[in-house]
Amino acid sequence: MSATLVFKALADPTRRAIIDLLKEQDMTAGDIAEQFNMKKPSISHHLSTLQTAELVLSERNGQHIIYSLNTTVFQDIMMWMMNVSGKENEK
Amino acid sequence: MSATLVFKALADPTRRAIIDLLKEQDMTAGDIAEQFNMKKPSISHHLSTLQTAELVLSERNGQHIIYSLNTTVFQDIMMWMMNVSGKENEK
DNA sequence: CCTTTATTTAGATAATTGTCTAACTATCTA
DNA sequence: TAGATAGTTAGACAATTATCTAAATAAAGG
Repeated sequence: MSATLVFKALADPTRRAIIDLLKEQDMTAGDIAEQFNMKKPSISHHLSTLQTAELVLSERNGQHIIYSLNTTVFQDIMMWMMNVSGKENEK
Repeated sequence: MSATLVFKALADPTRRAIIDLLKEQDMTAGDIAEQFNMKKPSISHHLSTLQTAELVLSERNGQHIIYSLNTTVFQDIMMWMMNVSGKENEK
């Protein structure tokens, strides 16, 4: 897990909105794109960024590609966060 | 708290290293800069980014400016993370 | 096969970012 | 008040990023 890639991925509001959608249910690239006022290639690029950061997973189903959250990485980042705010409390 | 500013701030390895230092103890800008193979203005810029994201606080003490962590924002981000990995578990 | 639908890849462009050097501001002390 | 020390601000430049349009790939159905 690369913290830099993960935080870069999370630093964009559109990508966080995609994550918010995927929290509710797995979705196809097309269905995700429909939710945004942005061209499909741009959403595809955001999905690729999320995937490189290992925040989402994808699986092809016929013509569709279905995206889902990979919660493992969220947990890893939370650990890092907890370590930061934990150490501080030791002061 | 702006999630975009916070994640952008965390997306840089130097800034995360600064946070790691500040976990251990509050430090002056100069002492922080000494730890990196980078000119002072660059570190100053990174500190400014961290401060804009409200991840660190600063206080002048004579000639020195002392930086410290602001753990409140870390907690806020953790909440957001927990919400993501929590919802997923409801599937 | 040919067409349609779903999605990605390529290439262009404007905006943002990280780093540097040079110059500035603030504080202390002799 | 002049000089030294601590730190920031300004301006430049190369690298990265977010978006777009156009073209390419993949799968399904006639």
